[in-house]
Amino acid sequence: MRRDIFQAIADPTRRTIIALIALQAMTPNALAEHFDTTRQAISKHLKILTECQLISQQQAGREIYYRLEVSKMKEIDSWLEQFRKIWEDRFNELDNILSTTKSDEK
Amino acid sequence: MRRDIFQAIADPTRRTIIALIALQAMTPNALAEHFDTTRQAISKHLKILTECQLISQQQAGREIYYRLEVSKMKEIDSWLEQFRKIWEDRFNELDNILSTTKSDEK
DNA sequence: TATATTTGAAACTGAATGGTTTCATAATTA
DNA sequence: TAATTATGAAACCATTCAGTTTCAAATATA
Repeated sequence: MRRDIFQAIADPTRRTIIALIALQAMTPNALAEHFDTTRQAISKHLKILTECQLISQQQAGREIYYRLEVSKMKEIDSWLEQFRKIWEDRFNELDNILSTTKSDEK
Repeated sequence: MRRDIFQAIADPTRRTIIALIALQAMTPNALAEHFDTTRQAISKHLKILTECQLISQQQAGREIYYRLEVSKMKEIDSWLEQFRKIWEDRFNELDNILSTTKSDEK
């Protein structure tokens, strides 16, 4: 049971759930209507998303509203940061990394 | 066999591979030295990364240099774009999404 | 209070995943 | 040419994963 954000967003259903509740908090039942799977399957996805803190819940009577933890989404953004440097700084000269690596001349 | 970028970066070994070749193109053997697994396991990861075009290869004699396809990495960035709007625009007023959703008044 | 509704948990299942060992191929090097 | 080196592919295995069906609990409604 790994269970980090990257594993969480690997599943397309979970990515859709994330996109849906990003717009507004939703209950499991309401979410399930957007999919072909059972409500229980959605419930399991919500559990996984909760475990890695990508979403949080708020009880309202017998309903539970799930909403996105935007701050956690930023962790993906942070991981991308290291590559953003590359695709910005080295964008033009990138194609010859291989040759410089191999010969190591300069 | 799904095989999209999100599934590709779900595995921690693959994320490390990506980080390594982001700095400089590398051969499977050179990469394998950074891990506790066999060279063949790394080879399989490289195959997956290649299939979703996150990396590309360039033959040099009997060696094969793998390098990161930075452009493909940007697709993750693009996906994050929709949430970036939220965490920038709605950052301060976000906490009451639930209540506005439920009553739908306003 | 009896019934509906909303939800999560448990047990099970088939498919996918990540790893290993073994083997084949192609390019160097002795 | 023979041996070594770099690599990918195939067969196999244990574990994880996403889904289902069934069940229990808690809240709301008649």
